[in-house]
Amino acid sequence: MEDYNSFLENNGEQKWLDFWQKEKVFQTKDEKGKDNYYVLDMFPYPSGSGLHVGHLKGYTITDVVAKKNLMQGKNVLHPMGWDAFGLPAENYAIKTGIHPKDTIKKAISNFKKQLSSVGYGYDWRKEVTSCEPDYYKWTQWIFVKLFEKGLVYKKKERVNFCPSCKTVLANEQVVDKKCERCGTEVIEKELEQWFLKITEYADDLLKGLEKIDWPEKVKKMQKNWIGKSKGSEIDFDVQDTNETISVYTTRIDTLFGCNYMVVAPEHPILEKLKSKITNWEEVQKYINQAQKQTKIERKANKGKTGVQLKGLKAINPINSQPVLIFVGDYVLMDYGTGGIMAVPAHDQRDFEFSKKHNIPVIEVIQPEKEESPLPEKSYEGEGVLINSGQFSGLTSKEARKKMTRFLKKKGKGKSTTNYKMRDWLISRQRYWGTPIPMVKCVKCGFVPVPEKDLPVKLPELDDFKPTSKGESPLAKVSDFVNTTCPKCGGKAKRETDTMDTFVDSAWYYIRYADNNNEDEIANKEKLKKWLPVDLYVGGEEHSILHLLYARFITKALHDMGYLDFKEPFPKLFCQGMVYRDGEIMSKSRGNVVNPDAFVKEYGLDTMRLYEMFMGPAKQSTEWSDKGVTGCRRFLEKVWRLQEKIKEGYKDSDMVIREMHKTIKKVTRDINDFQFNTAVAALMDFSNTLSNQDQISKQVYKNFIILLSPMSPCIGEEMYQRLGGEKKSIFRANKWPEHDPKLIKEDDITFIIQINGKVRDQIKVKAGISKDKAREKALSSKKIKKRVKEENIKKIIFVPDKLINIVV
RNA sequence: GCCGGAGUGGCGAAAUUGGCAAACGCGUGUGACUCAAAAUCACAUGGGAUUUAUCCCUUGUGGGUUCAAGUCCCACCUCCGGCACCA
Repeated sequence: MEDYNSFLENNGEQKWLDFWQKEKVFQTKDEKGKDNYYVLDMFPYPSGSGLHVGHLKGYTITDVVAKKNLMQGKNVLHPMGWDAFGLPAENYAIKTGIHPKDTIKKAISNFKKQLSSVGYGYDWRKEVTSCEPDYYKWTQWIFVKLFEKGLVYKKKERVNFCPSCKTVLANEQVVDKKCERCGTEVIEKELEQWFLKITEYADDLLKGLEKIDWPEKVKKMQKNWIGKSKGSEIDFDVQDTNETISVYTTRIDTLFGCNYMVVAPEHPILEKLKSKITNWEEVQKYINQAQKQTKIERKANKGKTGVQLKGLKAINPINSQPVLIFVGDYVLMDYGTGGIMAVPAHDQRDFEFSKKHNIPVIEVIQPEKEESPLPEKSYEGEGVLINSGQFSGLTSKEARKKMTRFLKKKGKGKSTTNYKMRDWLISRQRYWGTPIPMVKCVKCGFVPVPEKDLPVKLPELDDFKPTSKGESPLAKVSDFVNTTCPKCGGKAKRETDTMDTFVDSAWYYIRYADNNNEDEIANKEKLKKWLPVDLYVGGEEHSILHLLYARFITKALHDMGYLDFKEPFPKLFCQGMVYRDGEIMSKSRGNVVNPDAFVKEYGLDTMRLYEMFMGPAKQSTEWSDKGVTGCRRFLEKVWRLQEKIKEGYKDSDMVIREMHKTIKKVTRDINDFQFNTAVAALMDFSNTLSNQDQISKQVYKNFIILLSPMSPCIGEEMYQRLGGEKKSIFRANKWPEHDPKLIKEDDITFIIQINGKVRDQIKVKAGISKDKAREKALSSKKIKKRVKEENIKKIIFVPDKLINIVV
């Protein structure tokens, strides 16, 4: 008989890839009366370097899940597409003059070839490509809708700017003070930019996290990023002026201990009151110095610096005591109110600052349990108030309520909520992106391009460099720039910035439901059928950016009535990375395993099986070239097992029992993303089968069915050999179910412990009673040697498992 | 500093959620087949002691709860990821 090796050599796997394509096995059908299941990968950026086996882990997971669901008779939507706008192709274009469109086209075709060669069952009719006009038309449409809803605005701000990519970056795209994409140190620039009001959805985004089935870690990261805190805003009058300075604090209970305050260098009060500040020269010098630095540089100054505003004092509204005012660069203008109250006794930072400037430390909170670290260190915890007038004796918690109420009555305070999350800066001064569909008219201001005129097409260019002024290259195309106002028909100019590519990827999962629709983002019926996504799989690195933006856009579209769900991805699974030699696989490290070469040497079935077997899917694991051989040997063994098949053979009870156990475990493990143990269970069962002289067709068939989501080619080959069926194994609807009755064993190994240590094991009938077990245990030789009846204190009996004799 | 996650053989890892620690696979060793090698098959493989059909120890460290702890509790150490002048 032909062996597995010659099956591979004779293009056995390719035969089935062709067959599935020809028979449209993996095309999405929506047959009536079947459940719909939408399983989605995060769509990739088609890079020039192609895919490596690390990328394929996530894709293999979704494909296994998709195939299993298909075999269970569901309608499955399992699409793939391309996040095709963005900097790499554009930078490459600047270097080489090759149009990004061509670079991307080539990369896509390469990716497609690679993905297809691994046997993934995507329905390519559903493909979406974010740089195509029929796609970005809807990106622009969303922008216009958001604009109409008041969720888009343009404003001048100091923004993060990457000098190498020559574009601004969203806060989320600055990682470790560096550009997320190219690693260049980010600088700050004051520029007019488009923003999406994601902050309006801060609370919704936070609340939505409670209901979705996502890794705890990802939810926590989003929660931290949103950074909600509840506190109070307190107004401090400035003595002998009409001005007040507001501060935000979460610890209003420490207010009696506040004897100085600090404002940000950008705080407007400074300019307003400069005539009253007696040391203005010194203050101004400090401000200038601070403003020369970026936020990032300021953060680098670890010591808290500041200069007192001499001649000015504020009044603490709770006790009318004078409060010194400082300007300090560690106070941020864009968080809270741009001013803080300082309580040296109960904030370590304030404590250190007060030492430097000889400010007294007033203790107002006494710890309830521990000893106060004062005067060596501040006490930052909660406790009972002292030195706090009428509020003394209250706990921190009570005091916060009462003091806020007190100040509110006086008109000096209120409770507020603050978020760390900022609005999403989406304009980019680059070519290769979705044009922002806005027109600036001298008379009407910014006017959105009407829906009927969408898409605003990206003009063909051959010069991709931003202008010397740092504008988008589109600014150089007068045909594009000069237009008429959609409102008044007068002369107008187009916006030349393009959108952050994260806008493109914030909604693509919607489009798969109806990717060829020219009139709507997607047909309502189709949306209802498929969305939200049943399972979303991708890397943890998208925990904040992509996943937060996608949730935001979904919520906004929901509130405008276009979607009837609030969360796009009720279930998220994040696969771990694949390392090699202890490092992330990457071309620059030179440690990538190329899937093409791998498939050629071992076959795609082995490759997929190993991806699933190498370790827990959610955990990062090390790729081992040697570990692969185990999977290959296993498939060879599976191949050889067919020699043992005998039509009508009656398998032993043990084999039947093991089969049902395997069905149960494999089905459950795939549902739980424990693919590694699912494969182990199959290996185990194959070992059992190898030990049989003969096996029935049915047992082998079930085994093959369970294996085929992981290793589809050998699955289809064996299935066809067995049945002579015309239908593909994936469309035969034959996923087996286990029979719980047949899993139960009659004879079990029963453990006998003495004081919790295993001393003997005996074979007993299942369901043995406690008394019977005790009797058997005590009659064991090994136990007799160690235990005298009269010394027995207690007997613990765990049915069908063990008996523990305590002496 | 804060918030997560992890720590089990030579290696990747299992452990039905408190009940035989090391399933499955890799590697290694011995044997069978072979002129030989590869492949395959069989057996062994956490550490230590030994009178070798016997005993002791072992899940990062130290303590605790329990008849019983890799699993629960407390403290600590190490590694990885995220956030970080956020008031």
